[in-house]
Amino acid sequence: MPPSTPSASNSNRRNLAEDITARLRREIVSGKIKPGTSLAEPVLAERFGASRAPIREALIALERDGLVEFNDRSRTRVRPLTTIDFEEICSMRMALESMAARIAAAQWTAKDTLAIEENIQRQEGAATLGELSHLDVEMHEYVVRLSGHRRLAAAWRGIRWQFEMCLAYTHRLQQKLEFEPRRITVDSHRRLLAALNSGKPELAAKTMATHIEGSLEWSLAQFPVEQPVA
Amino acid sequence: MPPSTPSASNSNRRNLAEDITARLRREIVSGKIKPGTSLAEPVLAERFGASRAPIREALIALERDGLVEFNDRSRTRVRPLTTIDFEEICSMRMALESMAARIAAAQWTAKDTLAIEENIQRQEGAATLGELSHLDVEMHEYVVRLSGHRRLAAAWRGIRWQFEMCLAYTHRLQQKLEFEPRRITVDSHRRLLAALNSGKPELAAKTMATHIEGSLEWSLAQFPVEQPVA
DNA sequence: CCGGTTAAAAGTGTCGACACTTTATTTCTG
DNA sequence: CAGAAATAAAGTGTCGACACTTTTAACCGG
Repeated sequence: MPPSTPSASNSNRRNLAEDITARLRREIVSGKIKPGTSLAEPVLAERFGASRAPIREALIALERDGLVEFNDRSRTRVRPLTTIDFEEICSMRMALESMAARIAAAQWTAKDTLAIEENIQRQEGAATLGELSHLDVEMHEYVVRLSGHRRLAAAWRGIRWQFEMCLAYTHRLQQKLEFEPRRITVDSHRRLLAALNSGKPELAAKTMATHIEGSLEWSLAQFPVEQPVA
Repeated sequence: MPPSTPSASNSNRRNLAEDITARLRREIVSGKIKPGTSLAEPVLAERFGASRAPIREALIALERDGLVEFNDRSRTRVRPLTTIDFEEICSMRMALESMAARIAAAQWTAKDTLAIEENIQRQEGAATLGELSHLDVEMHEYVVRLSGHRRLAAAWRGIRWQFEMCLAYTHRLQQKLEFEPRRITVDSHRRLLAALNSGKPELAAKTMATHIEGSLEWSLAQFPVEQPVA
């Protein structure tokens, strides 16, 4: 019973496991699969028309992303994120990305300024909050990558999707892209770019930390008190 | 053909994969399996008297620990660590652990002082460099754990074994426990404890960073220029 | 109608098998 | 004897099966 793939497109990567990982990740991050939902291997196997082996690998990968968790008896469920989790994620971002900014600023070139400038311009034209956030994350990823610090990048990847999951959640609460958020985001990014391009690593680090803290304040305000979703 | 287990003790965890992970990890960290060594699933499977399934999981776990790496064709080999890797590891430790120290200091109690005090005393009685390092790592882990920051702890775990691998490597170069290293380590740890207990989070963070930087300088000196081992 | 007992269902851990790909070896051929 | 082609060996990706454990559901006596 080969690929029945009841869902989306079937990208022909030569790795079923990675493919499934990506698909499940999308659904979890977007909230299509709700936090707390249990993910049983045989069920997923049938759903994806695959055997349990690649499913198992996908679940392990998702656990690594912090999107699912295993209980004592190895049962898997989508990890519910609380306000505390959100704060943890943001504080990690501050630590990791300000470090990345410090390193990146020390080797910043005109090419990098161009790339970020272009990203910011697209931010100004973003139609939805989701689009804006996507560009936001993309820009931060750029800095992390530029740092060339593999372990830093690895740690960052370890929280990246959790962060996007939080974003998607807040977006569901406030769907429409108001004037305010975009203005604030874009301004903050311009300041950040200036700092990265200033040739002053410490300033870049500091500015990055402030930038992230700012977005935290804003998002945290519309976060529920405890479990976002059961 | 059940457990022939040609190696060490057979701890009866209820999870073969974890068991194999732990055993392989020990051998890699200690240098018994040299960097660059290729790790083929069927070979390991036979060696551990297991099927490929748990072996595969173990390799994935070790990749997560940064101890092995997969190439484009999914072949696995023990990750060779260079001086650059060592620097990356140390800079990550500085970032993560100074953050952990800041958080831990804010909630430090007499109980914690006691625990660390006891650890330091054991350091003074350490007979070998390996023993001293083990206590060292244990102490740092304590701080990370006390921080209660799960993502910070996760990131720390992501470099922990790589660090121990570096340590084991330098120890092979300088086997005997000189007077100097111990005195320096212990003194530095006492200063660190004082900072953690000072009620000043910023001081604790700073002291932690300095402490780690100090040990880096010392270790780096006896690191080879490039690939520690092929 | 409830708590407890038993039976069915669902789930995980591990195994061995097979197809296909990559790597190593052997065998030709000029 | 070198180099290319053919062949063998080794390795990974995925599958389906089975044993054992945990959950869930059914059943029963009070």
